[in-house]
Amino acid sequence: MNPSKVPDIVIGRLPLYLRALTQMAQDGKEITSSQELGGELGISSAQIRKDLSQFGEFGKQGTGYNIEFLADQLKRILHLDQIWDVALIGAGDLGTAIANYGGFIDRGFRIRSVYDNDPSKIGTWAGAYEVHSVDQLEKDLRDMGIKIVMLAVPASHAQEVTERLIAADVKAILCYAPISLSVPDSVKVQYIDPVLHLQHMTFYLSK
Amino acid sequence: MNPSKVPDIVIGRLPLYLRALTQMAQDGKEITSSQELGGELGISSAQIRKDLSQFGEFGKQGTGYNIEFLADQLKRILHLDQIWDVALIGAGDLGTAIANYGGFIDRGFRIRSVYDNDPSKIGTWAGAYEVHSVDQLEKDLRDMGIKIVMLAVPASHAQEVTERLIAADVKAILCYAPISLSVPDSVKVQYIDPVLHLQHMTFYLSK
DNA sequence: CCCCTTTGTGAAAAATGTTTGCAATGCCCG
DNA sequence: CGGGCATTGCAAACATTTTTCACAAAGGGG
Repeated sequence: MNPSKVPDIVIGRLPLYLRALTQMAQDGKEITSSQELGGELGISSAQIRKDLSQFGEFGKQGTGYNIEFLADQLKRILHLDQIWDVALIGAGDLGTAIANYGGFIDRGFRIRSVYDNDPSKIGTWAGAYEVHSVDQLEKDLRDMGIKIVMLAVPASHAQEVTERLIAADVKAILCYAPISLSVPDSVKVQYIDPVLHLQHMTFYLSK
Repeated sequence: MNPSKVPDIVIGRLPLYLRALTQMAQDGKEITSSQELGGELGISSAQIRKDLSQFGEFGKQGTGYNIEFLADQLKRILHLDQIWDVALIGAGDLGTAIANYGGFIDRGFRIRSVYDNDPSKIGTWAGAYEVHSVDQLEKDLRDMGIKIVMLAVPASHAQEVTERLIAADVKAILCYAPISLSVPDSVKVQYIDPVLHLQHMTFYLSK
């Protein structure tokens, strides 16, 4: 199926399905159904079937889906049949927490290198990673062929770093700073801003 | 305007507008237009006007929007015309990073109390907060009237803690664990899972 | 072979987003 | 003071996306 024809929102649900399937596999299950999977995630079974049908036929009528097989297919679709090297920019509290997070490698990502612009941090360690200067950032990233970056720098520096990332041919940025980055269409950006989520929920609260 | 009539997706954009407006205000600007705001965020001016029109009339024809006024109105709509007390459950690497994050208070949230179930952590400090035992969690949260919790515990414990939060009358949970929580409709949940975002982007990458 | 389950899918329905047009309004400048 | 210009708020029409529905086809168990 032509990737450009599949709605982005569908793509966004695939990792969710993969996460649930992985959990099921760890629990020792071998087979599931769209209904069970949907129940787990709060999504209708029809929508799951529809989403999957965009990419092929993965189930057996009357039986359901083989969990391992479907997970493998989703990994292939999402290009997770490989480990992606990722760079982390920013070794403050947040960057250090990210560096210490052990949940990346099992799900397809490996932190390859950590950077900061604070001279006093260069050479220190953020978890298992030595902190490097950003002086050679573009060259470093190019040499390592890194296409994905986690950006954990203050909002005031995020756009300027982003421009260097674009120059380094980075194609995907996960931005933790609470701002909107300006990038060309060829670069994908996703944002993580916990406050946005909190503010979304307070709308429904009263006090 | 009846809250139940406004699409949730619209509500989700309001914090984004508020964030951009706050940034503009900090830059010393006083006036903006739907066009400028949309350019900043990658959203059409018509959509911004339409979203805002769900709640009232906030702009001046020919002029645009007074940034401070519109920001105040958005805060009111989102119930951010007050500071919300929040509890943080989990004082591991992630919890500690959250505790050290200074970006909450300016945007309407104050961490009131931090909890962990590890006896060796009780009494230690996570940033400026003393770590408390979860023994009295329900009573503590009720006594403090806490309705919002940030959940930074391992996935394996998240559901069981969630059930205690529900019992404590918590109404909003920001879950950092990579699982889907099961909660009644009266409880709002939002998720933060960085890997989900990374996996979403790898779909568009090739290697 | 019959019954039960579940998939895959076309069609319908609902939700969301975009475009267009325009009256009303307010500012700026001559 | 008045005309020109910009922008909002709004409605209507339209387009697109997303979700839901319904059911034929297929698999498996007894």
